[in-house]
Amino acid sequence: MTIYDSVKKEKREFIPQEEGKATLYVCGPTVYDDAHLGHAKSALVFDLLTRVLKANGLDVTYARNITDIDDKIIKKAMEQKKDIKEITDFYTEAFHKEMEAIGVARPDIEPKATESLEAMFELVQKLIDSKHAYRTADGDVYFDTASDSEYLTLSKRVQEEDEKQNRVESSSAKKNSADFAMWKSVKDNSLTFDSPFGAGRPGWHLECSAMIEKHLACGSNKYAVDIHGGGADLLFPHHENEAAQTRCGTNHALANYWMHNGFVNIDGEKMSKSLGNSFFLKDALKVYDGEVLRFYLLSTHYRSNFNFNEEDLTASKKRLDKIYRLKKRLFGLACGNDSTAFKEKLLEALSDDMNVSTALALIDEMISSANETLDTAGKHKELKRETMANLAYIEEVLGFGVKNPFEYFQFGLDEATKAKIDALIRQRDEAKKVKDFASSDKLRDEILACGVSIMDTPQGTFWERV
RNA sequence: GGUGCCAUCGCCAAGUGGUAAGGCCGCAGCCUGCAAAGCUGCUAUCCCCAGUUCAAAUCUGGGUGGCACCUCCA
Repeated sequence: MTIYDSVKKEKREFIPQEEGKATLYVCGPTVYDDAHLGHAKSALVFDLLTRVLKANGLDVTYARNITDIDDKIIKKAMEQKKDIKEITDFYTEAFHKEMEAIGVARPDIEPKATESLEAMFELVQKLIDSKHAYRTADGDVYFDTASDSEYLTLSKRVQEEDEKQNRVESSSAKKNSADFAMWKSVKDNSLTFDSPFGAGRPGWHLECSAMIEKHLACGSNKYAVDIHGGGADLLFPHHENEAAQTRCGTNHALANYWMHNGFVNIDGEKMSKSLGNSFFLKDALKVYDGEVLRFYLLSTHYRSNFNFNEEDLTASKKRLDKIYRLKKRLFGLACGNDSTAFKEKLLEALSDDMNVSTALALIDEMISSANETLDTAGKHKELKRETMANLAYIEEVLGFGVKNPFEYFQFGLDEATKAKIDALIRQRDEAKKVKDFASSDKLRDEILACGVSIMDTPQGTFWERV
């Protein structure tokens, strides 16, 4: 399998540190607001990655954190006069629910900042002891970027020469302007945690390094994890700083491979809280089946920027529909487990830095070919078995087509409407039997008005939500 | 201003040296009572200029046009 390493800026063959195993850490959400399409994209990308790694026979340990200590959470809690935990629990649960709706499996480990404070203290202490961090008179602890000769090698940034003269001397006692806080002392009455460095809150980057150390790192390895991932914006400063903390505070580097997914834009504009154009997952899920969203968000290569628009989403839905129609055609047949050339090629495409486009092309070709054979030789047993095996593999590796095909096509319709449609279809069938086509066509118009399309087949009349 | 990424059919999107995958849309046909679904066929020389090469969408240089990061952000 090859992975594009966004630090080395090249595709590299993936070789895990421990044979047969792979460790993966991804920066998860800060739980103070609803997840938007960008969060979905990132979760989806790394969900796919774990599936592909597993399909390649690797024993994967996947960790994705929940940041539940953060200024934005505190701000929201104060505004709404709620307890911090009430806020974080609410959004954590919402996040889990929405991720499930788009077929994202729960990571093996989901550490929370509030449950990882000891690990953070430990790392800070080590860095202070080794002179890579220093305490200020205010009680803050900063990472000393000048003490790390490899600082900025991750994001390949150049230290700005004129920064010092341009910057107004701030009140903080930082040695270098690039130094970042690991522990912030807090004097007011807001949320604080007791620590060996006084009451306060951890800096943003600290938790990831600490959690990785606590849950995934193995002392003798050269890297704490095989792969570290996150959104493209995290490379700097977040990942740069995480890497510095781990490098200087432990005897290993943070990650061997770095993966960063591209952004989701809306109508060509970056989606962000400050622009107020966030598209929340929960709202999208009201209108579209979660799997349609999954398919759409995954249909473009993970590193490219993704421009969300409803037209393309519709095109994705039509493509997913084809998988489900084939499933419908073969409904009820035993699920084969044959090894096929198709499965091999599919995995090969996905193992090439997750080339989903090529994988989808293979799927479309497989579907066409299966339908063609089914059209001409309906009793072809072997083909049916093989096709079932292929469809099962698509479910496993890509998470497409996992639902009951009939239910899939009923998305968003209430029971009353479904009953009405069924009744109309029965009436139409009666009219068709006596060749009263004027009536049957009129009934069809009524059915279409319910927002569905119908299709007559040898097995009866089926309908689908348009 | 600094750093980096990208530019392929109307739209989405693979392909990174050997002669342009796939999907949507459109057109024609088969099937159908008519449809729908399914199937078949048709539709691009890869932003511009120059260079390297037997050979370039793919490499190099220049240009133009997008975008991202440098501050919280997936």
